[in-house]
Amino acid sequence: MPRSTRKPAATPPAEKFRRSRRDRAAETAQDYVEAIADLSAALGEARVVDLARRLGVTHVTVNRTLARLKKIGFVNTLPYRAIFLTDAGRTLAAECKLRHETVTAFLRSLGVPEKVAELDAEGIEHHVSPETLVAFEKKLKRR
Amino acid sequence: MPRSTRKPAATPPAEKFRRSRRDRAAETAQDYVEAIADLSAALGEARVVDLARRLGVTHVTVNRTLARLKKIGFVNTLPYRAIFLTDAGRTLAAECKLRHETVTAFLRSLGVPEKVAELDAEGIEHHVSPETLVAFEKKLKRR
DNA sequence: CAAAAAATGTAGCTATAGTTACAAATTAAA
DNA sequence: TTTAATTTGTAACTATAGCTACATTTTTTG
Repeated sequence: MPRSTRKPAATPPAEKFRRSRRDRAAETAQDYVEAIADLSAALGEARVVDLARRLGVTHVTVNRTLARLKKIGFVNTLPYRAIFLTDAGRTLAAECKLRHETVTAFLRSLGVPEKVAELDAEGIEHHVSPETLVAFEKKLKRR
Repeated sequence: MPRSTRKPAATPPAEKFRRSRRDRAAETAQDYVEAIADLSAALGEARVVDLARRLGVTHVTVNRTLARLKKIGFVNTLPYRAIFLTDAGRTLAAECKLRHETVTAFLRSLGVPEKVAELDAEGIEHHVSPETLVAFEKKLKRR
């Protein structure tokens, strides 16, 4: 088809894709701080090996990601020492945990099997806006 | 804390993180085939510039991603020509479109504003398992 | 306390996805 | 039909996130 014959492209819904992509960078950070918070609560401290096991990656990947998180200001690390969250990291972890639990509970309330709800929530939670989260919460209360 | 004193790490929930990550590779593919299908329907053909506009990236990124999709067998391309979906690509696009619409409709049914539902769906849809999708559909019917 | 084991760190590779800058081809217009 | 505009392609860079292989440090154990 000759280009001149074509209708002009519709208004591009590019923004939503941009957001979706932008989110990706933050997802890893969220998974990490949440894991660090959990491990700290459960074991008293979070270590590279534990994180690696939990996240299903090698300790090398954990190491490099921690370097990034440190740069962004979410964690404090010292060579060969345990990993600690900064205040910002703790705040983020708490937010994530709450959201994660809400999403999981909501899915379960729809009849989604426990295990599947857990799996899906892990992916979904990162894309749930505050508005949608509130909608989930409302729905959960009204039962 | 000495390492020996620590409780052994709990059973690692690594699988869900692995899946969440694995999904990422497929997300882009899905966004692209969906966009190509839409543009083909609306304009008669999908072109690099249109895709770039729609997805909010440069034409260079589109180009490289198309090369990957071609290798995987979702699209056919010829230099300086429009982009076409293979049968596999069309099938994937149809699946994605259906799922996207279900997710969007479901969010709207919860009272999430149209615009937000659109935005959230774009991220969420990629993480909705068949089971959860069925749960969404059921909920939609029962109103 | 010395040796072995475990944990952590570093070097260097891959893949994906984004970018700008520039080149080549196609389409549209003068 | 030649020129200008648009589109497409390529080169070369960045960032994130995964990996294996190997080095170093710390911890445990004999």
